[in-house]
Amino acid sequence: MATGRTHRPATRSRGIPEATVARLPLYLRALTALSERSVPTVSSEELAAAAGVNSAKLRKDFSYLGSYGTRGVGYDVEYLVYQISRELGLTQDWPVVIVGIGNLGAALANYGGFASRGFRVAALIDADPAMAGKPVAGLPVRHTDELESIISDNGVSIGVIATPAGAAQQVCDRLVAAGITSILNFAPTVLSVPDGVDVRKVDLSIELQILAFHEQRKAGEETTPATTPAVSPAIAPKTTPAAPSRTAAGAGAPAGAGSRKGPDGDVPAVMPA
Amino acid sequence: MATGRTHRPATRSRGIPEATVARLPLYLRALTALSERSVPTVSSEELAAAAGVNSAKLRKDFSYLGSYGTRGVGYDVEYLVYQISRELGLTQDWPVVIVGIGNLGAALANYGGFASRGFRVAALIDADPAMAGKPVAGLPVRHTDELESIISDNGVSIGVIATPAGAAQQVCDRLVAAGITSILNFAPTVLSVPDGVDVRKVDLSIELQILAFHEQRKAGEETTPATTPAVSPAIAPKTTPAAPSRTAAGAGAPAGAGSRKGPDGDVPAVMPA
DNA sequence: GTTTGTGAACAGTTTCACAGCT
DNA sequence: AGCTGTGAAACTGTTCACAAAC
Repeated sequence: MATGRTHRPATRSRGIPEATVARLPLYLRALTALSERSVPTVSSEELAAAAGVNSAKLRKDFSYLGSYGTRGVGYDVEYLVYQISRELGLTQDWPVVIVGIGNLGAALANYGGFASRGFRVAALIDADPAMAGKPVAGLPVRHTDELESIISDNGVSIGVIATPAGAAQQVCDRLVAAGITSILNFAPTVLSVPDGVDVRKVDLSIELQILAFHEQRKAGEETTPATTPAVSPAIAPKTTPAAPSRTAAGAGAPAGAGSRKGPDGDVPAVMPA
Repeated sequence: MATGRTHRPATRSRGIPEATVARLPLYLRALTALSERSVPTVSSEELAAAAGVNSAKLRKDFSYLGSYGTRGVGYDVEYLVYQISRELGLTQDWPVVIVGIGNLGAALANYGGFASRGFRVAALIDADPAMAGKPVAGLPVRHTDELESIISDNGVSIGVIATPAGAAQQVCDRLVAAGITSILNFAPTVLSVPDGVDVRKVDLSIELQILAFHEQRKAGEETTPATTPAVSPAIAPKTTPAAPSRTAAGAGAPAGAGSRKGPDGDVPAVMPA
């Protein structure tokens, strides 16, 4: 790993917080909708409601971009749309390649939101020779062999990975070697990339698991505040796994050390018993 | 409306930070892979590398769950898999409905990661009568009319919205009315839901826009630190900022008066340097 | 020796509340 | 009057570094 600049490039000057950057697209979408309805101006309150955030946060976010509002009036919609678009780099066109044209890749290729704002699908790439040439979303699928040439010929810097997990890192390496510096990863894997390459991931099962966590908690608290009667004991851990001798020790030592053990003594198996 | 209690319901029990919850699925995935290779124990260092985080963070995350490691040794893989699964609520089965069986919905239905861990697709629902009965991923598509009965009959509490943006809020309202309390939204819209309902969103174009932002910045800094016009580092809104009098949308936008960036009128066109 | 678990320092983010402009 | 822009406070999340446990 290049030890050089570890963290953010020291672009002190226009340091827009990451959290703010992540919300700009949201504001932009809300503003675009207003623009289409020919609404001339919005207050932070209205726009915040449309974007689903609170107005103080929105104002602070905008304050990082500059002073684009008018006190007593609000923000000029068209002007803000332009400023945010520019800030996000959407005033230029970004060619994008999608690698892995299975169900998901095809769905992404057909997704309208792609072309609409600043992005253009430059090519669809798949490793299956049988797919080569087949049209998907109006574009012929290209074979992986052409990956490098497609990227350099079109000056592509953003790649979308929609391959199975097993192929993702390999594809990623090739994309990076070919010059890609931003990757959107739909495969359920952790990608490792060199410094200077950005990766964002979209992961269905992670999202579901987060929802399940909160869902479980809801179910647990609405009835009994006590320990959840919990589920099928069928899944309990097998016979004392290779658990390092966690045996006797515990039971006898009452909170003496002050370190908290697991959850309020519910632990199945492996527990001192 | 319904502005009752805004903030979190006082989560009486143990408060696992949201950021930690979001990483648990990542750890779980890495641990599952180790488990399949019959690795008995891992150190925080190794596991952190596999999950793509730093080891201090991982240890702190685990410390919220309890003291499940052994100093000098590491963590027992099987045991941790079980503990995290339980914490996430994956020791029970969550039936899920997918609404909107277009390209994306079908891709999600076919996604293997769904069934694998704690989730089961209970039904696929679409508003198009022509779709009704057609099998997708081995399940017959049901018509929207049946939405309420499907949910209550199967005790579904998690719903996935993969409809066009225009239909999303309406579908959301019906899901919530039918008893759904967790929603994963793939439609590019802000959903409003009553208190107590969790929404997570997955949005392709937002992710791409965030990548574009960083990409643009990279392009700007790699050669000259001042590629961009006369970018004033800090906010220097000397001249009148966004002009209020901007009645006519479109061409007649003289105002602007570069508060900081320069030329431009405004207009949603592609015209940067 | 190794590695966990955690207080304490630090960094980033959100919210508050109000001064200042229109 | 209304609304933005922003310091300061409050909160959340991350990293450090080391004592305690094996």
